[in-house]
Amino acid sequence: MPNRKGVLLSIFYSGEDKSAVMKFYDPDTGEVFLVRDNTGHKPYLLTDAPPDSVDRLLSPNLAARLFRVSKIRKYDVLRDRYVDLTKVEAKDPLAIGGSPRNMRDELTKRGFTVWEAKIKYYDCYVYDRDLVPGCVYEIEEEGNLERVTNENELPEEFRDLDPRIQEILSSFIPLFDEPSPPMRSVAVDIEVLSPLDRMPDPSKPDRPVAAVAMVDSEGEREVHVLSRGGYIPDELPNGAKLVKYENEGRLIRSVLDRISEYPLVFTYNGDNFDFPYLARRARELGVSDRPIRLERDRALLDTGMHVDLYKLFSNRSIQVYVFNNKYLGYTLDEVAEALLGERKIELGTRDFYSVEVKDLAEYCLQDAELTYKLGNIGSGELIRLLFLLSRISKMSLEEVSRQGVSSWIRNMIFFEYRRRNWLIPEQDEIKAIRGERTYSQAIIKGKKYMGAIVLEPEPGVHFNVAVMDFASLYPSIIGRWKVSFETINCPHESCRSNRPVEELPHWICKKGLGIIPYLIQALRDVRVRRYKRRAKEEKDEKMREWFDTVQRSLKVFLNASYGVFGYENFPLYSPPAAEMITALARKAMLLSIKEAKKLGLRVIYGDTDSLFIKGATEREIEELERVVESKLGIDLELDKWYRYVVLSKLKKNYLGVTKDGVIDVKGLLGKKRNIPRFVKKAFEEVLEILRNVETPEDFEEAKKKVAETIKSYVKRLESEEFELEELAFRTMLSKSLDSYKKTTPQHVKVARILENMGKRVVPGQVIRYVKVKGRDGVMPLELASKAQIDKGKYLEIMKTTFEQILDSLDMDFDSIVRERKSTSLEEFF
DNA sequence: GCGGACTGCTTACCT
DNA sequence: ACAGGTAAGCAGTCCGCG
Repeated sequence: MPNRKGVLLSIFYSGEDKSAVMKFYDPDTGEVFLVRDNTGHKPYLLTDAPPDSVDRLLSPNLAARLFRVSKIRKYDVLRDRYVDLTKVEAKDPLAIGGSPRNMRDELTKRGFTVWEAKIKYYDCYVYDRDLVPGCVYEIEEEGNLERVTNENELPEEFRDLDPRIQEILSSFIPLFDEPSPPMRSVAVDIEVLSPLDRMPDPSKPDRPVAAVAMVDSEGEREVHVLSRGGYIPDELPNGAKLVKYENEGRLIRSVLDRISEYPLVFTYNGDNFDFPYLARRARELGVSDRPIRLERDRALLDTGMHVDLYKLFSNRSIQVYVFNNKYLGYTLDEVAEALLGERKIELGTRDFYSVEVKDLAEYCLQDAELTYKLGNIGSGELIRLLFLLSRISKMSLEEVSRQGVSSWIRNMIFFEYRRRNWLIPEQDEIKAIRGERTYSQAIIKGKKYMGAIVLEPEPGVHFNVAVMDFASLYPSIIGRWKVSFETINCPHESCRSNRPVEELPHWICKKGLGIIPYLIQALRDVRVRRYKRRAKEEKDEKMREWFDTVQRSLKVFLNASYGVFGYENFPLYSPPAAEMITALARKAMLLSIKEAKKLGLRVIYGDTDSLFIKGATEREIEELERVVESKLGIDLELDKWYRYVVLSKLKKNYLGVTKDGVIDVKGLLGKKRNIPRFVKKAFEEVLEILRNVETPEDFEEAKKKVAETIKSYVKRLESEEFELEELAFRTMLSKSLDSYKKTTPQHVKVARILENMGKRVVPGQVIRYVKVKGRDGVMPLELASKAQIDKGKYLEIMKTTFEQILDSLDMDFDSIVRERKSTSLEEFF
């Protein structure tokens, strides 16, 4: 058999084989195949217990699971020296740290230090074999692997950089240049026959699976249904195929066979519902559950890759940086409405017994279709993104789609440590050796250290405003001052004087310790100098999209690179490093303000890394750029030029119109997604008027129009010319109902009413409610009528919303409304 | 018993 | 479960009030 080519999708430990197994996808044949480890790699931990004592130190059961004990030399960055340690290999991964009694705990209890024992075995395997998930490999018959890459030397443009950065870039650029392979995909959704009063429980699958819908990338749509007597057509009205079964076991088996044909399978909550239900139900009915592999909180497929979109869309980094915060809740309905503009059509009841088979099939298909569309959104952008996150983090696609950004960063760093034979430090050790105390006082109660500076805005309308900012300020600081857990409070006496922030006692290593500052700098350089450019200039559309995804995925890592140091559960947690980074940012900000003032420039606002400068010339801006660069060594650059900006007295609240008429709205109430659409629409009309203002003189006319608009909406409110839906507040329920213990916010009150009505209420769901007259003041949207609406309350809401901009325009909501009243009175008489 | 000043909780936003 | 800072609206508490 010739060598096989395959894209590495994931790695897992197989209990049957007692070894690591790699899952590959062959882009030529579309097949997924498994390759067993052929190197004899074993799970292990490192310890300072002497090699010859290990088997005596362990209980007999564990000693029997030892595979090998050997000596190993590692570089210890916390102490900046080489250390000789004992490598303890086990026959199975659970012996290391997963079993109730395990080697990690027993050695620790005997007073020894243990390293690298909390790393999952499949991650450990990836590091040691230098594998990059998401990349193409050639697999020899004997199971040897070779990465297929058009390995070029480092492009010219990076030859001027620090050699350490060049080294990192040489390994990263091939991962970014090569696009991800096309993949056939399918979306799956199931419905379970359950009565009205009970949600089906996947841990007790006692109700039959009534329908399974599948929608695939070839345009196939089919619903597999269980007959319950009565006529079932062969097709749904929309053309989807109906496959009928008399026997549920056969239905499930044939569905699982169909699923096995796809390398990529999307579900919405398939980890915790669809697949556990199918698998357990299959077993209960005495049929095989292959290819489903159930784990504690995920469901994998041996024959392909399962992406649970619920987990992916609940990921804050994905929500914020990939989808620009467009959706509020995490239910399929909410996400689909926000991203696709499509809402689910609900059945009249959740009592599926009373629903006709064909209607249930249609309902099920609808979910599968939405899931399919979400999985393939933006001509496959999500899939491209997963491949890139996987290649950057060295995490398998299945992991990357289920974990947060701190795990991605952790894995990226651990991989680099192993590659260089550096010891991965334990969190306790970092705290003990480099300190965990912080010395700055947070402004927000309960926070650990001080963050960014936000300048007091100068309220009013300002014409000709330049916005300057430090591009990726925190990553730049990490790179420029080399701040990381590795360099902060290093063991060298001679570095103690290197204290770039006088107010903090921490010092930074001068001897070039560490990897992370170089890694972050490398990712930043390559994003700015290569992929941002290519995302614009590349001729081929497909490649341009690819480079844009590269650029965006790098941004996700960069944006979180500082935050993880301040995150308690991050294994490389370092509050001193985090505090040093924000302190340097404040310093950079203050110095820039000082320099701007020296040049006679007027700073009217600024937040964290930006300065709003009024009435400057291009020459002055360039001068400021030059001065700041020379004094700080980081770049302050012109971001955009506003024709005018409306500032209120509130921080993080403003409105700006750029020279080419693009309007930016930040923080204003009218922009928040939870306010009623009615108010939002009024606000947007006002924005449209303001967008067309070019000169101070235009404002007179614009103000009149603004007043008219507001008046018309107030009138509509009073005469009840609105749909109830337009008055609904939409607030996300962020946790389960019973965990609201201290207070009962209004949306929780409404959610409890809904639950008592037998409706399903889950975290991540958006609760829609209106404000009504009477004791409780709120009511679920679907229960209220126009007569109950508290119009006074809505007028109040319009007032606070508009006053945020009216104040700065020297206008007053109350007088606009009064004006309206008097005219209507005149009309009346 | 009731309202005003206050604090704390929750959500949504900005960087 | 990346961080801290800002704002709004409401729930709950305390205090004064013959």
